[in-house]
This record gives sequence, C-alpha cells and structure tokens, in this order.
Amino acid sequence: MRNEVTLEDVAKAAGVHKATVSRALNPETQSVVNEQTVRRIVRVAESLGYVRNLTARSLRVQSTMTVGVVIPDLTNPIFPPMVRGIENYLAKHGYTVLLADTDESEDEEKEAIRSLAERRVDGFIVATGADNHETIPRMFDQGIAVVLANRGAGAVPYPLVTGDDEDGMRQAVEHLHRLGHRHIVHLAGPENFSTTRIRAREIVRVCGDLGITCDVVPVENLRVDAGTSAVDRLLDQPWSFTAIQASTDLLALGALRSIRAHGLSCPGDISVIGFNDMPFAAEFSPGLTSVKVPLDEIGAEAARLLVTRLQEGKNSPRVVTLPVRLIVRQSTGPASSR
Amino acid sequence: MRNEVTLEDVAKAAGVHKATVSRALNPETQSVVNEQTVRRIVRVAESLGYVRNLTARSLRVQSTMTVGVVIPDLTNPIFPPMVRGIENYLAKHGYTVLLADTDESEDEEKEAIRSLAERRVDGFIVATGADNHETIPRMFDQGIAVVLANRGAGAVPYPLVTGDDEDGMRQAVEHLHRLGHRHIVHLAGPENFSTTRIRAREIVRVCGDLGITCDVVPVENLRVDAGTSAVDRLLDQPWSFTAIQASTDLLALGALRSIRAHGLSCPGDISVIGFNDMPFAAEFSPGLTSVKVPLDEIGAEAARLLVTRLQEGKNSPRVVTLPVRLIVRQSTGPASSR
DNA sequence: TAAACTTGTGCAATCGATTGCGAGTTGGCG
DNA sequence: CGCCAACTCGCAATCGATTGCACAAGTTTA
Repeated sequence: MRNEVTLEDVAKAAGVHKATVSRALNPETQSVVNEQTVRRIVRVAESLGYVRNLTARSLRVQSTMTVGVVIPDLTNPIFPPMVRGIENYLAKHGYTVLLADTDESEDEEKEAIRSLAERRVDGFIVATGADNHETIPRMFDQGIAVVLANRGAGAVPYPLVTGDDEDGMRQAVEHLHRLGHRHIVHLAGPENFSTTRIRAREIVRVCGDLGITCDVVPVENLRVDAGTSAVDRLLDQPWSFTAIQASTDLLALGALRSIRAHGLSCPGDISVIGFNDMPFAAEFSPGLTSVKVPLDEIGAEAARLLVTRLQEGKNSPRVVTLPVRLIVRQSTGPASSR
Repeated sequence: MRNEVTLEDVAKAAGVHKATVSRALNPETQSVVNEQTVRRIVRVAESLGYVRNLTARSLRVQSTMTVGVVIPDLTNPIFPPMVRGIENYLAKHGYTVLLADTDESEDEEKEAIRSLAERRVDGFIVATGADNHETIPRMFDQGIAVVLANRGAGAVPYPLVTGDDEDGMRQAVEHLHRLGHRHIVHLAGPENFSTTRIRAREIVRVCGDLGITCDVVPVENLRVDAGTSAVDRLLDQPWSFTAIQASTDLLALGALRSIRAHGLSCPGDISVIGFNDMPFAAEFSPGLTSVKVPLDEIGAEAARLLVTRLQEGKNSPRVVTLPVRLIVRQSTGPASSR
C-alpha cells in the first residue's frame, strides 16, 4: 500500500551496493561517486519511484530536520502570521514544522512538548511562555534547543524574539496625549505573561512622564469576551476616562463592542487603541488604531536563531527586539470634553 | 546535549532486558509483564528521564503517527479554524500534524508533499485541491491515504469534506430576493477550484429560478485586492446591480473597500454578502452578511475520516457535506431604487 | 508423578539509511 | 616495470525500539 521502494531495491536494480546509492542520491556525497553511475542510479531511482525514508535517516544521523512550534491557539489571529514566518524560513533550510496548540493550559503544553520531544524534533519555537510554567526551565536543563517567540518565560536564558513593547507603548500614549487625552484606561492581560506585564508597566511609566492619569484594569485572559466584560464593568459605573489602551487587539475589540453596546461612540465618546495590529484590524468598525508588531518577522527571526543554533551550535543573543510602529486609524480622536 | 537515555539504559538500570522495558512501557503489552517489574521499570525510566524515541519506533512499526496537512496559506483566515479542528481531533488519537503551506503554487505543493512523504506521514489532509494539479491523482495511484478538505481535486476518488455550497448559495440568494434585489453580481473565484466553481454554478441556477439577473464576474485569485479591483472595474462604468455576492469573504471585503472608495454606501447603495463567515466578519464595517461554513467541523471530520481509514483500512464515503447557515448582518439591506 | 499449561523474560532479527574503513582498479610518473 | 595516488565502490556496524519465538520456572491437571 505504501511506498516500499528502498535503497536496497534501487541498488539491486542499478547493479550496485546500497551504500553507493545512498551516496549518489545525497548532494553532499555525490562527488565521490562516478558521474556515470550517479546518472544511472538517479534514473533507476526515479523510474522506481524511490522516495527517501527520513525516518530511517533520522535514526542514523540523530537529526530529524523538524522543529516543534508550540503556540497557545492558532485561531488567535496574531499566530498565523508568526507561524507563516517561521515556516517560510525553515522550509528554505530543509526543516518542516510540527505544530501544537496548548490553549494556554500548562498541562496541554507539557503534553505537547513531550509529544514533540518523542518525535525527536531538532528544536523548539515556543510562544506559550509564562513565568510560572516549569516546562521550559526543565528543557533548558536538558540542553534542548529552544527559541522563545513573543513571550518570555521567566528567567530562562533562552533567546527571546519580540516586538519593542516599550517603544510601542510610548508611541501609543504620545498619540493619545497629542489628541488631548489626560485620563486613560489600560486593559492589562494576565500578570504571568511577560508581554502583557511589560506593556502595563510601560504605559504607567510613560503616562507618568506625560502627566496622564492611567488606570490599569486587569483582564483575566486575552479573549474578546473578557475585554468586553471588563469594559462593561467600567461603563456601568460613573467613569471619567476618555480613551482605552488595550494590551491586545482582541481586548480592544472587546472594548469596541462594549462601547457600542452602551450606546456610546468610538472615538466620539471614547478612543480605543490596540496592540499588535492583527490582520483585518483595519476593517473593524471603526478601523482600529493599533501598534503594528511585525509578527511574521518575529517568526522568521525566531526560526533564524534556532537554525543557527542547530547548525553552528552557538547560542544567540539573549533577546532580539524588533521595531514597531503606531498605525493610526479611526478608533482614536480628540478627547471628548465631559 | 540531547536526551540520550535509551531503552537499553533503562533496562540495565532496572536489571532486565530491553525487550522487557519496551513491553512494560507500552500500555498495549504491559499486561504480559509482571506487575512488580512494571512498577520498577516505570520508576527507573522516570528517574532517568527516559523519553521514548518515536523515530526508532516508526522505523520498526512502519507508522509515524503524524499526518501531513497541506493548505494554501495559513494567513487566509479560513484555515486556522480548520487546522485547529484537525489538530484537536488528531491529538486525541495520538497523531501530530506536520504543516505545510503552498501559496497556491503547484510546484510548492509538490515540494511540500514530497517533503512530508519523505518523513513518512501516515496520511494527508489536503486543502489545496485544484482540478488541474497532477500531484493528488498520482498519490492515489500510489495508494497513499488522503482526505480532501474544502476543495475537491478533479476526478480523484478521495473522500472530500466540504460545506454545503449549494444550500448556502440558495440561502444567500433567497435572502437578497426577499430584500427586493433583482440584479446582482457574483464575484467568482478561479475556475479550477471546485468550491468557487460550484458556487458560481449554483448562484446562476438559483437566480434563474427566482427570476434574478446575475452577472458572474471572474476574479483571478482569492485575495482582497483582487476583489477590490474587480469591483473597481464594475463601478468605474455605468452599473445597475444592487447587490454583490462574493465567492469568499475576502473578496467581499475587497468589494466593501471598493464601494467605500467610490463614495457609495453599503448597504444603502449596494448590498454585499460573503461566503465562509471568516472569523471577525462580524466586526467589519458594516458587519458582513455571510454564509457560515463550519470550518472547524470540516477539519475535525476530515481528520476523523483519515483516522478511520488509517486504523480500519476501509475507505470512507466519497463526499461529506456539512450544513451551512446564512448569518445576516449589516452589509445587506433593501434594494436601492436607482 | 509426569504431562500440559501459564507466566515472565530473554534472544535476536528487523525496520532503512548512513558512513568509516578498506580493497580493487586505473593511470601517471620516475 | 614498479610504486603510489586518486577514484570508485562494497562491507558491515550502527541508530533505538519492537516482536515472534524460545525457554525457564512455577502451577494445574490427569
């Protein structure tokens, strides 16, 4: 049923030893085989429909040419571009990606990583980092090659590729300041994600510098609904802020929904500004002002770091920060005077 | 550097033969080993940090417990839900997914499939079907296990899981008919994709039944820009339709952009209705009326068919059609009278 | 008490490709 | 003519786990 043509078969058909076939078919070692022989072997291999068995090869050479990519949830729109970036880079270098979602559950993360480790991936790109998880540190102790993307993982000295959250937050707040906003709210993600924690820390710092009042409102997770209900709670009481800066576009989207549901207008009554610039953020109603994080480049860079680590053995810089840029759309406007 | 603990190591440490360790650690064969021994072996294995080498296992048992998922482009928003559906089902059954994008290029498709075949995936789920590609038929001849998702691939008798395009189109057109539309435009995708071809065929049929004039406008590909420029061309000349039905939400989005750019209003001047109900279609401006295709279920069902094929060897029904449902939002309204 | 089972474990072949080592051939050069 | 280098290519071990078969010890049955 399956393709069963083996090196041995090709060897027999070509009248040579399988070792010769192996060398003839591998670009690296092709040069030690007679040119005529190579041509003959290649021809025979094709006519027999030989396709090399990387499983067997992996066992022998101790490398599978696959990397495990661990993300929280593919349907979170920031991840597809990242995975694409990873995949594009890796494909060019002969690697294939084994994908695993974890749904933000530490158990599923552990399970996913175990499953990938059993399959002997050469390395990991992990985007599920959280400060309190134990898995990543243990991997470090075992000497497993890992690059973190987007989120850090506590004190583990793995390289981390991320957008410049601090600069992004500065751009966002300065934009609001120019528009006259003096009292804003920050929707903060969970404390144990480095990204959301840094963003929260940074926005209060920048607001302090500019003389803006900033209320940090914690949100239990990064889903749209959580953003909606958090803003619902704000708007169900007397309130006095004029803008909302959300740690994530999905939370910003939740804010937009809540504002609309309360019969208020954005940006008329409240301006909203997101973070990440997820795909289609421009199409929202109103188009979402957001800080564009180069998600595909984060993926590609993470892949690049991993590949150099795998091929040259040398470790990479501790953290790579990619530049971000504020994209102004319709969800931000002059502060309302109420 | 890597985990090098092998069965042999565990065996030595536990004072038994590696065959016994193998049996003790495999739930299937655990029963033939003495209970005491199992416990001892498990303990030793854990303390040594043994993680089973599926590469070696695969070679021996001729099965890798991985499936290749081939899609055009992960950043097309209809695919992440589908891949999630696939992954969820497969993970529950011990399989892992190897992901590959092809960017609608037949060469890349061929390359991706070859790469996955070399890694000896147990089967494929392919969403890049096109009538003129040669790869899929060849796979069939080789007896490779494949399930097609979303798009068919010519006359190949592989099972196909898809949404009910015909019923969906009927619902869409009837909705427009009720709103008074009598002249509409269909933005049609490429001819060689079964999905878009069927949708085009069906919309003209239904329009014929209802006495609606339907102009089919071909669009070269399924990207947003292509939709925009197609509608640009329509609106740059005299026109008389009152609604646009697009083969895909991305094309519909392109239409929305063009309408806005021409200073027209949707649905005031032109109603727009999409297909697939991609994530966040509700957030567009205006919220996009669309036919909801259960993408995650398509993925899950495709995975289910593949797994039963792999485990029971028996082939599945030729085509599984999942029900779809029109979701009415703000982009459709009464026909304008011009 | 011997024969017939059960139970638990070891032995060794096997999956398919890679690669260090060595042998055979050819050709060049002194 | 002889020696050595350069090419080619075959041999066999190896990667780590699985599994049919055999064998030993203990248990039941006739």
